[in-house]
Amino acid sequence: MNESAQSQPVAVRPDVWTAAVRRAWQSAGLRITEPRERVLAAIVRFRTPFSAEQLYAELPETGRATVYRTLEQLHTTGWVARIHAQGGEDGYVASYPGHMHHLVCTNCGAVVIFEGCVVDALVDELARQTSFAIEGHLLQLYGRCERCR
Amino acid sequence: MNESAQSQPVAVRPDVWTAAVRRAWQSAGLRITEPRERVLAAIVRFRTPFSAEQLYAELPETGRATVYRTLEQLHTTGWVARIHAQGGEDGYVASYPGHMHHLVCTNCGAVVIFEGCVVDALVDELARQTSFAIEGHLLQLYGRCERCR
DNA sequence: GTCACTGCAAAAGGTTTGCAACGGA
DNA sequence: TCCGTTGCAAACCTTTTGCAGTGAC
Repeated sequence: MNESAQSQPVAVRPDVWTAAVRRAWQSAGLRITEPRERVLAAIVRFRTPFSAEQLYAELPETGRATVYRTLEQLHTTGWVARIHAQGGEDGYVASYPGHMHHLVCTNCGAVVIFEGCVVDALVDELARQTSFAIEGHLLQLYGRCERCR
Repeated sequence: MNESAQSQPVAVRPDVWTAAVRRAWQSAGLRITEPRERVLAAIVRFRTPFSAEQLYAELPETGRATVYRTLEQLHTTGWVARIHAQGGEDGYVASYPGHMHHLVCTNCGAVVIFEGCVVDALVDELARQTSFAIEGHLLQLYGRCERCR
C-alpha cells in the first residue's frame, strides 16, 4: 500500500473555497447574506490560523454574534478546521469537509492541508493491541516549511 | 521495525503518579504544600478528562488561583495532558512527561495513554513528500473501549 | 527568617444569548 | 410575505492578576 498516494496536499484557493461554501450553504437551505459573505472574505485573507476574536477584529461592520455564529457553522460543517498549536493557542483555518490532516509551520504559522489518511495501517495495529474499536483520530504535524527551515 | 513494540499502554496508578509528581516537584525546587497535594488527589480521582473549572469544583477548600496555577504547572511539565475531544470540549488527564498519545473512548470518556511513537515512519514519509522539516506531531485516537463497544 | 505559595476578590477576556429590526428567497 | 438572519447590548463563564497574609524548608 502506497501511503504517499493517499496523502495529497490540498490547496485552499480563496475563490474556489468561497464558491464551494456558498454552494454548500445553498444546498443546506442557508441564506447567502452580505454579512456572511464578508466573513468568508475575511477568512480567506488569513494565511495563518486565526481566533474568533481576530476574525471579528477584521470585520468592523459585522456584528460579533454574526461572526461567531458563522464561524461555528463553518467549523461544524468542516469548511473551517481547528488547529491545535503546540503548547500555544488554538486557531482556525479554511479547510474542506472530510478527513483532513494539518501540517503547521512552527515559525511562520503556514498550514498545509492533507486529504486522505496516512495512518490507517497504524490504526489497525493499535486496534489489535488494545481492545478498542477505533473510529477516528486527530493527527497534526509541526515543523518548518521550506521557506523557514 | 515492530511498531507494536514501540507503543505500550501506560497505566496511571494514583499512588505511583502522585509520588512521581511529588518527586518531580522536589527536584525542581518547588514546595510541596497541602493545597497542591489536594489538587493531585483530586486529579487522580477523575477517570475521564476534566476541565479546570471541574477540578476547582472538586476542591472547595482550595483557592481558584491555586487550582489553576497548579494545573498549569502540571500541564507544562507533562504530568497532565490536554485531550482534544472530537468536536467537543478539551479536557485534562493525568499523564507522564514525554512523548505520549491518547486513545479516548467516545462513549465513556476513558483514556488510554501510549508511550513511544507509532508514527515515526509516516513522519519520514511526509517529510519526503513536503518540503517541511517535521519536528513534532499530535496524535489522538477515538473509539470505543472494550466495555463500551 | 526568607521567600515561594496561597487565596481572596476584582479584572480581564472571550463567547453566548435575548430580542427587536431587517432582508433574502 | 415569511421566516431565517443580523446586531446590539447584556449576561455569562472561564481564566488571569494584584497583593497582603501564610507557611514550607
